[in-house]
Amino acid sequence: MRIAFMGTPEFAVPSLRALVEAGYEVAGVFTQPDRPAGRGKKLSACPVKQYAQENGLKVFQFERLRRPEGVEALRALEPDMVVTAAFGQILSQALLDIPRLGTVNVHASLLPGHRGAAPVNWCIIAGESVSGVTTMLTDAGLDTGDILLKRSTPVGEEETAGELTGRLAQLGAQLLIETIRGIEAGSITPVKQDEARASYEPMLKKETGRINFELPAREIVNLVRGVNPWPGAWTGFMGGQLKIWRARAVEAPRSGLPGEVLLANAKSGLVVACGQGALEVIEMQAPNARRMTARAYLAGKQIDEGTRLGV
RNA sequence: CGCGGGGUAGAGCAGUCCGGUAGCUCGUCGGGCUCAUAACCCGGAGGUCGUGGGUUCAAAUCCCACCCCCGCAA
Repeated sequence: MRIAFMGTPEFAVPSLRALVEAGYEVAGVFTQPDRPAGRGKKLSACPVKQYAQENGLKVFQFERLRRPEGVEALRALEPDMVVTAAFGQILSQALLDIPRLGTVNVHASLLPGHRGAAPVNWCIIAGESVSGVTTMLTDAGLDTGDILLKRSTPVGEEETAGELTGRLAQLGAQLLIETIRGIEAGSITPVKQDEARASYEPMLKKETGRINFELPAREIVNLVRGVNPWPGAWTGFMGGQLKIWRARAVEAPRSGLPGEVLLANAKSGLVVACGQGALEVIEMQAPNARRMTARAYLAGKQIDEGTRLGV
């Protein structure tokens, strides 16, 4: 079984590793091109590329794989199957036609819910208590292919998107191997997705993390969890962004306008009024600073009670 | 050469411009007070001021070099 693997971020690494360790022949690994990143904007390799290089796998990086050069490169590998996991590019029909056994995608949600590039984040933002992974036969649509296998997992009350993504990456890798074995054995019947129950959400933007204090505290907590570690939940503060990394919903000690600081001292912490209830900020990050607990911040700097955040 | 902030007690900060006794809040330890509390009062411990060099009677502070951390942007 010759497999061509396509993936880019951390989420895809366990799946690639599972293929290698299960003894499948990984003929080539496709990732997004290196991008300038970090301070000093050095070019840096994505996690999948790093893993591939450490394991002596052939790496391909096309700006647009669906262009003729990319299609030719894939065809030349003569893969029996293509496996994708958070690759970041949409595959054209020409690409999908190449592998004899089709293209299998590992998606971090229970399809048909949460199609799109950021399924884990939106699942948590929505406050759902169950998540999971799905393997599907990729078609020309966006996460619309027939479902092969699914596996669910409960979402922790305080679990962040980053944490859940890590768990789903492992779960996805297991499910991928099961799926391939099932395909080889002919024991899996692809099932069409129920379009009536499908949902799609966009990629996250910096702006997605902006906190609207008119919402109930509970929903804001879900946002804080759902955009951690990227882009992070934030609100306007002192001409910059106050990032909120960890928070919990509490009863408001008194009434106040949405975004109003109700309590702010090293003893009682930082509590902000919301549309419903109040938000206790546990861990935060002031403009230009490192992240720290709200109490630690307040031990050194003052925030006046009554200050309005996010205006 | 992408832009910028920072390294001072266990934590978070002030002090640096203008050199002269090491300071604040929190924590911690001991004592006191209270029916009680994240309360309050009193007292104590705890610091090679990132590293190396230079200037000076004297450097956290001025000069030079280096190390490390972080924000923006991607």
